[in-house]
Amino acid sequence: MGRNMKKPEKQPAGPGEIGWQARKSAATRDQIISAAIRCIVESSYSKTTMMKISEKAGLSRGATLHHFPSKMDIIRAVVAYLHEKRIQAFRRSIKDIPPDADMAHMAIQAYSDHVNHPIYVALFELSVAARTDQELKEILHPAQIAFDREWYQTAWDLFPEWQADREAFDLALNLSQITMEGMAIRNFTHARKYDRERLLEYLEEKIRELKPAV
Amino acid sequence: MGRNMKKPEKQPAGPGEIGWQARKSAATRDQIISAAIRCIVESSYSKTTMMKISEKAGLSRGATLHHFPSKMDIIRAVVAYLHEKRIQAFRRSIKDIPPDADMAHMAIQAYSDHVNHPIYVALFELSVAARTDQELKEILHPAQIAFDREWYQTAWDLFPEWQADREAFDLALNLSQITMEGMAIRNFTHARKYDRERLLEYLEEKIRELKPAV
DNA sequence: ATCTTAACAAGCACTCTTGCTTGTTTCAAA
DNA sequence: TTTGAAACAAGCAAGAGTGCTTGTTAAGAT
Repeated sequence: MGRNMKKPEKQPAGPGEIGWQARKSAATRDQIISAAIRCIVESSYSKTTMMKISEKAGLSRGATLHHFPSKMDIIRAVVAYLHEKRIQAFRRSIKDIPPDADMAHMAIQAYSDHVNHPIYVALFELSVAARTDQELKEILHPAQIAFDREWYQTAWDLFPEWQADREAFDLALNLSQITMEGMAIRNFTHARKYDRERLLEYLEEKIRELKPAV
Repeated sequence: MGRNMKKPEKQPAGPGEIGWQARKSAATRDQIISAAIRCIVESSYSKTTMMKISEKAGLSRGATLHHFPSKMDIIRAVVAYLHEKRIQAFRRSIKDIPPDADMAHMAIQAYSDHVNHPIYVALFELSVAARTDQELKEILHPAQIAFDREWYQTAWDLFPEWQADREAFDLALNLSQITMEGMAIRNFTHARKYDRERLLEYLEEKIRELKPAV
């Protein structure tokens, strides 16, 4: 996950240099990452500056720069953090589905919750910025690929009754993802209101229709 | 549309001050607007600077500043221009539909073309930036509302056979819009590929199913 | 022919952002 | 207790962006 050096979290460490005020350091790093995400959500990626991040984290710019030598290093950590949280949240919401539940409903509910969470807003901001920012794209791409793969594989494993028809499965998955992403994006970019519940309801119905007969 | 003063385009004008090198002026303004749009599409809204716009338009920064006192004035003109073009393109694509055509197919094709056009990319960039930019939001909002209204009304008039069931009409419209916007946005932000044709095909089928029986 | 006005060019001042460097405090290890 | 490394603070230089001001050219009006 995020911080990739230090942080042994056990005994005060041996002779070398591990395990000191690393606890505080790790906490500070988390504060910075969290502040950066809040900045991105509130002010957009491009308007996120080291000063604003530092302010939100309650630090000086110098301190922030001490932990992350450059702005891109913060972004790198942010992407890693968001990716981790995203996967966690996804797995949790999947695990919470009772075995006798309405699968289509639960899955859609889970993804719908997901795309309306700040984590998704931040990732969306980054995705859009990455369209014209090669460096950011190279940071973000792997995480996106990994999440998509995870999503696909987990859904495949979770809904064995769909395994009879991979085409239908792919279609249902794509339809759900794209519709819900489209809805989410409307929420925070567009003006026009629409009947969200009605659309979700309809989507559920269609997913059930696509489901292979057992 | 865009330029709202000058441009009589007829006789050299009377005594006052109208109708001079206004032709050249209007042309230059268009160049600037066009350059700004290219900038937004290629470099994103936030990285669009007056210098880059001027370079692309083949002018000095001073010249650009002469025509548009501030950057926001350019953006205002850009929004007006894009809105106009969008409406035009929309009306044209609607008008080109032969009366005996497969309506669902044509309408979806039209919107699909639309959301993959650079005009839409630019508007999307602006929409995303407007999420955290109050001033831009106030410029963009009216145009978005107007386009949505136009879209809704035109579709309503164009497909009288749907008028029997407004709920189905709304649902079909929302479903189409959101799905295709979601697809378009995937195209220029996301990594993962999906079967676009298959999804469009499916969407068409569903629209036909929603259509009230005549 | 002259005068006026707009089109365009170029330079300046101000601000913001980044990343580097220097200085101070804190805390664990010796 | 001393020492050294890390946490943090603060200042500085360089670059970029905006908008204003001054200066030059060209073309229409008189």
